Amino acid sequence: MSEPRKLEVLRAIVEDYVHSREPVGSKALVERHHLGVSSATIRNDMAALEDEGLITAPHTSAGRIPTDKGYRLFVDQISAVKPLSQAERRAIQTLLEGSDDLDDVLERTVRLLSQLTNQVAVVQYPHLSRAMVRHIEFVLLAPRQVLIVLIADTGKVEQRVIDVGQDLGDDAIGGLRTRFLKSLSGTPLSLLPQALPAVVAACEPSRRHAAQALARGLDALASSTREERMVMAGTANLARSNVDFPLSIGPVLEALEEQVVMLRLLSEMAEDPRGVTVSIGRENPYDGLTEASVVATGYGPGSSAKVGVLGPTRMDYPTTMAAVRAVARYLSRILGP
Amino acid sequence: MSEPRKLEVLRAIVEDYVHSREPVGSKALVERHHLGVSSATIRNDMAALEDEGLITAPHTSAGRIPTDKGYRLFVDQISAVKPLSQAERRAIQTLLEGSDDLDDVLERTVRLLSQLTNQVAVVQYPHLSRAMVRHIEFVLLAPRQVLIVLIADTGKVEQRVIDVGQDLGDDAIGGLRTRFLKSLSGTPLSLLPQALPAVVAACEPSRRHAAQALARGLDALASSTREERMVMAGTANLARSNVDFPLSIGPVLEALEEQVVMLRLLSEMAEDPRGVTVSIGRENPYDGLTEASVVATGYGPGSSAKVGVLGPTRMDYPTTMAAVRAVARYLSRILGP
DNA sequence: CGTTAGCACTCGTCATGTCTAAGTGCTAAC
DNA sequence: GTTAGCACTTAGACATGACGAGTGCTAACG
Repeated sequence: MSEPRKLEVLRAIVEDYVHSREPVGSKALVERHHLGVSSATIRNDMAALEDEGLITAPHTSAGRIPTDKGYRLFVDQISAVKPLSQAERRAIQTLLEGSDDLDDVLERTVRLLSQLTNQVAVVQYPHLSRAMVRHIEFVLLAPRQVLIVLIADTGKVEQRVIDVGQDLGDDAIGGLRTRFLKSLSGTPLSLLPQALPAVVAACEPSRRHAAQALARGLDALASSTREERMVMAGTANLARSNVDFPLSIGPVLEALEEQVVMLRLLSEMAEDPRGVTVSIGRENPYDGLTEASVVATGYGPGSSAKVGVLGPTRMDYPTTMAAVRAVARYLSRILGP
Repeated sequence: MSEPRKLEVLRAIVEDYVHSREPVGSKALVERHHLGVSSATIRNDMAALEDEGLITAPHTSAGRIPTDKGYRLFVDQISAVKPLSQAERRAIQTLLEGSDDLDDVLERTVRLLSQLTNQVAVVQYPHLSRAMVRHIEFVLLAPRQVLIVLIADTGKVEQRVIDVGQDLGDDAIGGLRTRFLKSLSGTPLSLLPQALPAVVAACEPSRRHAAQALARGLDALASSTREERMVMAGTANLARSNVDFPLSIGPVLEALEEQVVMLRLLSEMAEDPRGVTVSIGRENPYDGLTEASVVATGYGPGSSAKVGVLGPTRMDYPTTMAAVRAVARYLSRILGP
């Protein structure tokens, strides 16, 4: 019994099953793939694969389907990343060019990726850790209420309303604004927590309290951008692959709606040297996603932000991986160095 | 055959069917509701209701279920708006208080409403037509690229990056900013288009071109907030009521993802004097929603923005209507006068 | 020793048939 | 206008059996 052939059999099973959605038997295998042996031999191989936990039979006399572990082996060792078709490459290029607003780019990206893969696409907003303070604005909404706007040089804007705890006039808020802006302009967001106390200390004592509140607000803003947000598209594709989620797509939708879950999932996915990381079925930490797989990769500076696709474990991994990788590359290019 | 009793029968059918998901027959009706007549009489009434197109039988010997028209009559004439339970009122109050950031409020609102009704909740961002310019900021990202930030007094912030077509320095952009701000601060967003040309005209000729571009950008920002956006929650509830969408929830998810569709739908729903508008099944203009109903109402100043719930036609209208109405009221109160 | 052919055995699926409960529509009587 | 009674329709549940796909095992083969 040869090892290489066993792997070949596994590959064939995964491919056929992904294609047909039906358990695949030994006879069908030898017909569709020209392995030079008989079905009986394949049966022996399959029995071995089953012993190793790579495939399983839904019931006594049905074909075999891959287990999570089988998919894992397939992804890690067997599959070759498919190159995208020319049409797909062009689609990516045309769709993502001609727009420089970050929101807009990400929006288009998810739509494109979900169409390309026929699955749910997710894009995490880029980390701002490398971003720097471009501008800070304080706007008085009421005597004690201030709207803080933090603008990063990446074009990202965050705002929040806070209560400063003491009445302020336009002059006071203007003074504070100038002071904060002078000291912090150009500061990397990641260094904001260290830089803020000095600014507060330099303020006139009478405004110290407000300054403190503003500093807290800015800190929260900077870190809230670290908490990250995401955009999503293609949830309707879940419904079509209804069959693929034996239980129901409910839990999956819940996970997607609980953005926190998805964000944690994405950031926990370690970077793979081959460029695309895959998390399969029960490998997912979240209970609702035990029948789902996530294919993701980093993009942009430092590849810190993630872009990915979520679908049923029974998914066309090579194609999906290719699409994700390609989209991430274009995205990185567009978002600049 | 008495008219009032016929209506009573329709009411009973709707209520039972909503409750049980099963076609309801004449015998079950007389048992569960104490109409003082026999099942044979009810049968006559039901035949009449069927002739009028208010109910229908899925097959020869099954009970009846309401048609869209039947639900319509039920909603319009029969149902009484249920008061919310004390617990629900408290939930609304506690959940929506203690937050003044618009995004945050709306986010909480949809979650609450989706939990309250066990369906998909949708909230449209308030129109800014009545909002005024609180602040304008221009930030130079590159010599020709400017980030425009428009802050309204409602706390809403919109931003966009534009190309000004000529190189500008920090001084120039600062001067422009001051000029725009001076002239436009306090201007209602709706009047922005009229106010902008004057500002541009007042600029030094050398910066006229950039000013033009900035004005266009501001105009676009103000109107892009008019185009509206929406927040949504509870899509997972669709999966649970899977049974209620015979076809699939796919088209529904698509409609929800195509926010344009939902926004048009919401804004087309005329204001109902009773405070809540309902659009039932095939009444919906969008093909994917022929098996869905939308319950919506306006909120905020002028009741121009909409908040609503989407679910299967077979829905508990009285309760849903009550929840939507209550949430809209609290929302209006929180967002101020 | 790996490969193969053959065969008994296991199950899921499908078609078929039967039975039952639910429910209707109609008619005749009240 | 209401009711009782009855014949009729039908979906759904259940049992039955034939069929086919597929396996595992054993014995033979190179």
